[in-house]
Amino acid sequence: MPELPEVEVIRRELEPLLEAKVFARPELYMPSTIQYPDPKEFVSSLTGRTVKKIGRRGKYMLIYLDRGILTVHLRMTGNLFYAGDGRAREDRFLRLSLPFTDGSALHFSDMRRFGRLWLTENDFELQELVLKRVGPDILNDLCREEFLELLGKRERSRLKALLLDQGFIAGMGNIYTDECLFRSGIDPNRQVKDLKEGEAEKLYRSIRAVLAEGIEHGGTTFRDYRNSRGALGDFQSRLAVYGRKDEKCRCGTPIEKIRAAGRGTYFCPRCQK
DNA sequence: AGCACCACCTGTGGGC
DNA sequence: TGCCCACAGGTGGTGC
Repeated sequence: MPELPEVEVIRRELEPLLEAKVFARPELYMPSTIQYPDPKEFVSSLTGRTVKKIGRRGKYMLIYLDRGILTVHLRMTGNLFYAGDGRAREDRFLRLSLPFTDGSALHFSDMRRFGRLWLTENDFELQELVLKRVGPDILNDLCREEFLELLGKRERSRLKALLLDQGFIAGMGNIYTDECLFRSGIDPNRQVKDLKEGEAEKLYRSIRAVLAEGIEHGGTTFRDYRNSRGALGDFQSRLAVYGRKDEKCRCGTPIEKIRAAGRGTYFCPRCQK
């Protein structure tokens, strides 16, 4: 479900709300949501720790504590809800509750049960157990030159697959990748080695622009995404190609849907070559 | 290297 | 109306 903009929207909402709060004892309704350590240790270790700040790497939300880091990945349908009064709304998909000592709480809901949390003790553990195969965050950790240099190492990759590869750059998902390739005028199945003069730069600018706009508009709610207050995103109304099969592109050509990199892929065959 | 396919889950929408 | 199948903002593993 959520890609970089949706995670960033939630991060921005939660940071001021959670700063300096102290975790009380977590409630695990579905213990397998905890990827590391084992659920029992997760509960005892998190209890009593204080939130310092909230970071993000790609789609991973990193809640830095006075000791260690609590990581959350929402995968397809995960949602984080903040409740000032601590009470979770009626929700059959509630997987865990993280109450704070002041009576407020953070709740994790996830229909498809793919979402995961980790509690690591330091930056080394975080890197080894969570972020080992995650590349640089495309918004915060990568300038144009670095992006072009990384591209040069992946000459034979097709653009759609490469942008979705979190080990290459972290944060792009299926919706924003299609939007970004449309803005760049690049066919999703083109290979890096066939990019023409200026296209790589255009791609970088498009990535930055589409992610920034996604954040500005509160993320994209195509189906399940909600922010930490339960509200919908707004960017879906501005999507140029994603989800618009057979609708007319602004050039008048019907948008096509194909399968690329194993994912439903929308593009304009006239604007994207 | 890079890619296609499957698995993990539950729900929804389209075709018949 | 109801059944069945394909598909869904992600990722990790396998095998070619």
